[in-house]
Amino acid sequence: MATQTKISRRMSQSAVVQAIATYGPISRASVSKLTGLSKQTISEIVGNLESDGWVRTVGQTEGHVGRRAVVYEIAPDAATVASVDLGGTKIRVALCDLTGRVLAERVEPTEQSGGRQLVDQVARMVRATADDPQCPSGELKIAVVGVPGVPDSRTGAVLMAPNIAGLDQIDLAGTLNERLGIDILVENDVNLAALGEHWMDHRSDQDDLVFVSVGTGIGAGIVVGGILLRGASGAAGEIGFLPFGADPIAKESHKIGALERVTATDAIIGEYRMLTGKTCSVPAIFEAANNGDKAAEQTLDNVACQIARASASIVAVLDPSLIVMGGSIGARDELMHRIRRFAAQCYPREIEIQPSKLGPHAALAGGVSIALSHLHISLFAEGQKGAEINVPPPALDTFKASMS
Amino acid sequence: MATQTKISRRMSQSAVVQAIATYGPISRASVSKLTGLSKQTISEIVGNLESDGWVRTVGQTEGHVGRRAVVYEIAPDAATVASVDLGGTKIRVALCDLTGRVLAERVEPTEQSGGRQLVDQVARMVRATADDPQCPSGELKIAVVGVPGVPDSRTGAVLMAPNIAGLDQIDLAGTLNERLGIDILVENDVNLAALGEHWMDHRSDQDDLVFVSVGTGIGAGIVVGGILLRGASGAAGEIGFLPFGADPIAKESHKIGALERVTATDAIIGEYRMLTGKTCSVPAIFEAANNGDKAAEQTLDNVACQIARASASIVAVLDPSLIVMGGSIGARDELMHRIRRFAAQCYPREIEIQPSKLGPHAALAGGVSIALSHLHISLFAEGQKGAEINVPPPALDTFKASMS
DNA sequence: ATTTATTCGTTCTGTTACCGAACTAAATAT
DNA sequence: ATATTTAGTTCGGTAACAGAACGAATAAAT
Repeated sequence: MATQTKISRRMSQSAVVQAIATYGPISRASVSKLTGLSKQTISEIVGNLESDGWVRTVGQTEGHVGRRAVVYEIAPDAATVASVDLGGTKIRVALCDLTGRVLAERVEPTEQSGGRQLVDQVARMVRATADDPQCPSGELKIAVVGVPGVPDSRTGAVLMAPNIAGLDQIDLAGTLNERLGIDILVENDVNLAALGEHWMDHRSDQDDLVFVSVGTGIGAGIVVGGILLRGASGAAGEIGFLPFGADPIAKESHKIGALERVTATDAIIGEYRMLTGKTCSVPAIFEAANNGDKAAEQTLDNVACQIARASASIVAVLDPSLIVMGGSIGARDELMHRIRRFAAQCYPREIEIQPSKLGPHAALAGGVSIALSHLHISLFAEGQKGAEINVPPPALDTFKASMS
Repeated sequence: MATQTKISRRMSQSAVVQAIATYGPISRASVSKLTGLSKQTISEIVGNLESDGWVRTVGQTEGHVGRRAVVYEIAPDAATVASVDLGGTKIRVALCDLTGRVLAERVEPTEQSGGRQLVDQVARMVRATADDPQCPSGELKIAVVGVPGVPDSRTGAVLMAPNIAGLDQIDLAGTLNERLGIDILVENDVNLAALGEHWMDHRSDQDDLVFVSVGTGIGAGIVVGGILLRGASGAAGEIGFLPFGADPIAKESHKIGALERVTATDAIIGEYRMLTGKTCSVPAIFEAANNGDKAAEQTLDNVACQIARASASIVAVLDPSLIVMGGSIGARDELMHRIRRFAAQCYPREIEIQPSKLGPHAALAGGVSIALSHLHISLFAEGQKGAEINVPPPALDTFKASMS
């Protein structure tokens, strides 16, 4: 890998890597046809990639007239990437190879003292996962950390993260970079979940997707044109502030958001308590609704109606091809079918609403997708605009089976 | 302009054109510094561009030590583009040179019989404007047509356009292409207005903008990452269907949209009639409000409150850097200050809301911007991904002064 | 007035990337 | 055994680009 190759070699190298990653195992002659580059150029480029360890031969073509061809694929063990899901109660780390296959995973309770000790824990977990002797792997090149807050790109701090302590004064990416000596990217976890669902669903850049997470709060991650939509002040997807549900003018709605006041955990518990005088957990309320409890059903109807309006609002503004429901509450079947029913009532066309396919692993998958994307672009395109590489995802069931 | 130059020459040529278009008049030595390309390469490329007629010399540098340099700029008369605003009552055509300066403009009443006769009228107007002997100009290369409906990219037809007749069975772009022998692009007029405001405001790709048009209807054009956001079914920006204002479940709201039922022309007239028993035109209602008529003020308050909620919804989903109000109703000052007041009440952060700077010419400006963008990309980048060229806009006051 | 410094622009030479044409190599079809 | 097909390599040539050097044209210093 030269220090700074010419534009033309960067573009053609990217095209070759894209063809091998997408269609591998594949012969050089086929790559030549796919990319439009000459056979001799392909042989030159693939030869370089092979001697550098990025691709490997895996056999020969069979079943056709003419000479057998040597076929190449991306060498999975050429490098590894890490994805971290930093939550209020747990930290998950997944280590993946160059093709997105999960090599190792690790879960620990979150260090509650927060701050530097929390950062130390993350660094230690990533290092331990990468160095696991039970799992020989390529060199770790990059890690993506998902956080339940808003990363401040100027300072590196994580803001508005009530679930984790002490990261609002620490440059998380910078510190981890020093500790681990690799590239670090920090991103909001709902945004990563949106990317994860988009990637694992093989969606193209034209298939915009919105991931709506409903749990202790409500928020959305938005993928437009294949990339995250963040907004002017990082507030894209803050649908808790849509002006309906509770009164948007009320003081409380300026703090928490009108919609969030009527759709998240506390709202469900409060709504049920108002109807029954009893205080129950959200799972108990869902259970009661399944058992025919009228108040519980009413509660879920009210919540679903507001989420349906949020969905209609998202569609009226964005018209995405899919809305994915996730979060501890959002993807529950009892809620999903109510949301669909109410959405059909308040929007004149059908809104495609599906539950998350990745469940609690969506953010990890999103982290893997952008880690691989950044790594490929860094290695083969060398940052060249117009030479971006789309890394195909691993099989969904294989990915999920690798998670505890 | 060779038929198919190499990638490297396309990228460097685009970089050179971008530098000259952005900073011209400029010397070759300065272009070399800006682009990082060697002086000899710059001389080669600029020499080609000059002999092909795309750039011209306009004098020499002055006021510095060392040799005088020859300075180059884009040759304005090298080509022209046309922008058409096809409305229900009027058709406007603007002819612009390669730098966006308006050379000629033409307005005619819309041919009410619609269909092929309407298409003929457009073709005739474009041809007449381009061939005006009072205005010698470069060869017309491309035209953009803004329509008050939804262009169907598969069939070329214009759908959902109640104001203009007979275009739902005609391939508008295809027919105009045959008639005029140039490239034709068709786009929704509100979308073009959004692009026009974005372009003339020198906004960068990171400055997302939403243009909200309120007139006989309400709708939005959305510019994200410097390009139009259309959505999966072309319904992005259909904010008339936001689920508040009127009851979104009502049958009428499925046809017209809950928000549109309470914010557009008919709604204002109907609201005022309900309060007073009198039927007045919208201008008369605005006049009455200015004269202290309580019912008129109440009417405007109600409308503004709903538009403010729409603005809050847009911000909760997209977080754009600016919302531009346009349309015959949307940009009125009486309404604007009310919208801002109500927006501040129902959204916890400040929403940047400004009136349209281009007024009724926004769609024409948007058409010019994408015509120039497409032309530059076609001529100099030859469609090469990564080599896109941002054409700087002409001065706003000059542009507007050129319009009748 | 002359010399020195600065900046612009051209010429010369060499490298990289790429490809058409031709040819060799390895398989199936006739 | 020969012809056809497909993969892969070799040879020679072009396009694009840049380092180095140098001539050209100016202002500033002597």
